[in-house]
Amino acid sequence: MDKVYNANTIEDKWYQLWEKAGYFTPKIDKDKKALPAGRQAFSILLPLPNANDPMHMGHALFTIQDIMIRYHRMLGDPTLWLPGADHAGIETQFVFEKHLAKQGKSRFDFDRSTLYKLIWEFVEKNRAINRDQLKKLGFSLDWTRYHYSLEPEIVEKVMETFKKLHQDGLIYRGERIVNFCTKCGTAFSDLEIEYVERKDPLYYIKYGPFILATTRPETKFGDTAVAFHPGDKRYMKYLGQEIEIRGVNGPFKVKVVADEAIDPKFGTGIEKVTPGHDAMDFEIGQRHNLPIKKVINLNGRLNELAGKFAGMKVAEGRKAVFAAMEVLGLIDHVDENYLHNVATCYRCHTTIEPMVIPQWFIKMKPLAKAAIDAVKTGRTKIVPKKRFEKMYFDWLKNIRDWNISRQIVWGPRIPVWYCLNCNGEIKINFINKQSERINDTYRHLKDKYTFEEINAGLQSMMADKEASYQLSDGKCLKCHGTNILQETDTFDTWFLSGQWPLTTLGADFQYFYPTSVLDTLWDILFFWVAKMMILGLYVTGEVPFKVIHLHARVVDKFGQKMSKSKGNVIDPLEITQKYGADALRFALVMGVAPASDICLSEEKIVGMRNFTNKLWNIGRFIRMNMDAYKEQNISLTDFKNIKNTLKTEDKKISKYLDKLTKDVTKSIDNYHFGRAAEDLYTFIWHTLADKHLELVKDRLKNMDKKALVTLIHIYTTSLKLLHPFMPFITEEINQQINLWDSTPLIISPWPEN
RNA sequence: GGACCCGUAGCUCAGCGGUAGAGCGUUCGGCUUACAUCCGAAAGGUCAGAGGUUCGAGACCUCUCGGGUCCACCA
Repeated sequence: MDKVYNANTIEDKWYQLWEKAGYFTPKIDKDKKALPAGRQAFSILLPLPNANDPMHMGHALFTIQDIMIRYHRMLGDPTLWLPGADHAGIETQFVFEKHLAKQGKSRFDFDRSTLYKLIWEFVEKNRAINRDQLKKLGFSLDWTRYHYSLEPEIVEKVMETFKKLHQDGLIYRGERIVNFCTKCGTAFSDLEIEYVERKDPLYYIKYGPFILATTRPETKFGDTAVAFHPGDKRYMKYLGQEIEIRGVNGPFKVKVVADEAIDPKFGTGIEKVTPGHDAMDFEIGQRHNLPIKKVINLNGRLNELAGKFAGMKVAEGRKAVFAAMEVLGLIDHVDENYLHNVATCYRCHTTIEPMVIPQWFIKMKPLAKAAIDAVKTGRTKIVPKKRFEKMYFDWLKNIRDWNISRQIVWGPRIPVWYCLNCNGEIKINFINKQSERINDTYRHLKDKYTFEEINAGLQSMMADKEASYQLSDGKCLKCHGTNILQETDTFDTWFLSGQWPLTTLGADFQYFYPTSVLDTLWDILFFWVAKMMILGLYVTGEVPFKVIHLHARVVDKFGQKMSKSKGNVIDPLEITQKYGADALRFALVMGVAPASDICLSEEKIVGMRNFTNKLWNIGRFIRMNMDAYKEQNISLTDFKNIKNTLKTEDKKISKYLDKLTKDVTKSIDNYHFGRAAEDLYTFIWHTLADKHLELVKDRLKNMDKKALVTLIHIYTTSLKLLHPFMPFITEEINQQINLWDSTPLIISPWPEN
């Protein structure tokens, strides 16, 4: 054995060997006859990384899955770890737009299909890189089953689910208030917005007979009511009246309503209701049948309802309206230090504009029940239970309908068509010629239209007739006309990835579904895990996985989140090159309690690299002693034959090993990987190397065969136990020491316990 | 406004009701059939605080104080 362990060359060598030999591909025995008693197939779907994502520590944490996978493979279970990549709709388009911006361009410079093609090419470049990076870390993924969320077969299945949902009446196209980012030009689900605390002026304005507090005077043009709490006696006498309000564009009328949602202690206890531009107001509006007036366009500017303020952006509109009101004496006073939470786009941090736009929704309430029950009855277990089960239940219980339509290019378009014959002429309002967003679906209809125009057109169409969208391509189902137009919205990425367990298993679906474990960071419990549960149960009636194992994020040694701006990011590839993948893998796992933050520092990784060095040197020491026998042509017997005639210290270490085997097995079974790693570390370094090895040095010198055979047995067994954690170095050493068995560790049987 | 998690050695963290642990750091001493990426030893803790349950609590319960996270339509 070489004096120094060279991680880089050895790691690459072994990965290629394993992959070439096909060890990552499960041996499927359809009848499960070849399975050891009580065993079953074991499968994990890799949480699909974004295809355009360079590797970060989050990906390195896939180590946890590799540990489970390698462990089960050694147990003899047909084991599948399925890799893939996500097109990641808005994420990717956002990254690509930043890339465009560097070249002084924007998405508006391209028509839809060109833009799509450009993003496609952009992603393809990174997708291959991503795969190689995962290999560097030793992940034993079955690359023959790699999937990408935009593969035709996958998209097709996703569409089928949409169709099924539609047929079951669980899909609707609704004019509902949604979170709209005027910069990204798309709506977002409730999960995709971030609340930021901000200090803004709170204007106390004179409003007919009332004084009321608002942060948004510019939406005044969309007011259709004022509301107060039903228990509030101060305003009771106005209930039901139509009141004339003096405004900056002349007088207008609003209704007075009472609604539970109003907090009588806030401001003056009365609120102006703007159903078109505020989520709470929208709901008040629904309850009281208030008309919706839209005053802000999708480009974030006030429209013609704002009169002379039309064309202004929201922020300047606010100032201008305030100034005009002050002139008219409509301002009572202003609280300049009002602190509140403002919704922002999680991607670009632009303030979210609540808007009423037709969007596609899935009715979640009826679907959520099955997902709740599945966990309640234990068909799916959440680990750690204590911490995350409640979170899961709470979210599902209060679930709201899921907006699955995004106004972006990057992703499969929603498979519905509008018939222009049946629905009549589409009305086009020219709103903003400047920011023309060309849409290819409309190009065959003579002209180019803007994004706003299309939505305006669709909206008026929806208003004119009953929703008459269809799921058929080619011809109108009613009039058989071919003048049809596909929905321009694309699916929310999570609608596709939420079906990952349904779309990727192919011919082996029956064999591997439900999958065994889903391991992921808890931050996508709602985005992804819950969606898979819901859609998996809906389509198949069976849960998509038996266990949801949630781990925490990687933070730096001070417990701080890693971020570029803080400069505390540890790059897994750099580290791997420096210290080896095994060291990084072990550092990520060792001593970490379930679901607690993983503090990672270069010092810790160095410590684990030192452990690989220790491991290597024990090997060298043993090999050196073995070679002495080889020269004398004496074979070393099997440990089993001398087991009953051992000396005290050999018996002792042998006992310790049995305990270690039991403990490690139990810990892995219970998802206590940190514990297992710690036990292995302590045993190998302190028990085996520091104590036992020193103890038997004299005996080895005197060619005590039992001492050596015992040592070899203890060591090679430890290598097996350690293999799921540190696959490379254990495999290499095993090959150099274990001369009696040429089976690579990756498929060696797990030590009996 | 709801809920959750965490306060253990200088730092980062394990700890499974039964004599307080690891890594790094610190101090002292060591090139010994592998390893100085090492070996041997040592210092360092009222386990945040206060009550309670128990023969026994760092672990279980209640409250207080500190730190963090998630959810929620605060005009």
